Amino acid sequence: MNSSDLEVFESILSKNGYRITNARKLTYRFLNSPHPQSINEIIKKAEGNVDRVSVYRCVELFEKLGIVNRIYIGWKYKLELSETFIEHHHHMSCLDCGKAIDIKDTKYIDEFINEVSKREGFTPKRHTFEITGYCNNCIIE
Amino acid sequence: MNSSDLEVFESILSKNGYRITNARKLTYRFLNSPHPQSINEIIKKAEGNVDRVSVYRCVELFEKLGIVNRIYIGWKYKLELSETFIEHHHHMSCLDCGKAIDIKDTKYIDEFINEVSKREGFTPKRHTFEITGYCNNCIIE
DNA sequence: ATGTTTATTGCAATATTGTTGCAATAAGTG
DNA sequence: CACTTATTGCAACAATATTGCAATAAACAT
Repeated sequence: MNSSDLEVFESILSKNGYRITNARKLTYRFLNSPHPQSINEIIKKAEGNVDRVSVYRCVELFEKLGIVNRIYIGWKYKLELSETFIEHHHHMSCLDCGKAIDIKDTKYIDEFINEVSKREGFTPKRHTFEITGYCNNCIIE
Repeated sequence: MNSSDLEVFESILSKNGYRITNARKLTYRFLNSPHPQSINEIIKKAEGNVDRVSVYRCVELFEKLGIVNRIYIGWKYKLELSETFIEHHHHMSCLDCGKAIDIKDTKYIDEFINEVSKREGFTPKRHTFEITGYCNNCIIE
């Protein structure tokens, strides 16, 4: 019997000594989307149920616990559940329509990170890799 | 006879129909550093000579013209002159001391971008690739 | 050099985004 | 069920970014 993602989420909180609260459960739920979410999208969904400040605090905690990743698309960051919940991947984002195409083939990137880190005695923790440009619908020949 | 970087900078402005102004020249000068600069570092250097708002407007224009790139280190962005002025590279940034190690070997990344873009019919314009972690001085065994 | 045109600047005001302190509340524990 | 204390929501604040507009100065023609 597989434990659901929600159970995994709650167990991460518990194991680290944090309480399972309504604000945290809702913030997790609003983050749980096929597309990366901006903090304001989360705040909007939370309106009336979770305060702005609490959303910020939840997201901060989730980052610390490795539950969400911050990804930069263009100028702004968006939030996405981490590899614990969804397959590790990157994005190609269209500067025109905003569509984000997932890049699931991350082998090369991961190998390159290991190689270059070893060379410099660096211990990698996180990485960002985002391509921006134009998707096949939006490109002007 | 090689034209200097400043001349290249000014010709980019001219060619695109923008005027060569004091605010733009100074903002360019303050950006011209071996390390990525935060917008507030630029604004601080500009104090008394270029208004905050103008710095924002110059940076916005420079991004549009491909003169500067925005790179994300941890949570905040910094600004760095583009490949037109300095060699294309990426960074490994230490989460503890903030040191940024340049990654000049970008062949793999560039090839990967071309390959995956072709596969999806995507036309890449920009990309970000940043590793964060701990440098050899700051890592705790 | 000088005048003309109009992009650009600086200022003030405003909007957006993120943070802090603290009393009230509710999650976890026995 | 009661106790302890992490967590929340509110209000205030701080930091970051944007807009409108009159004053200024860059580019161009004369």
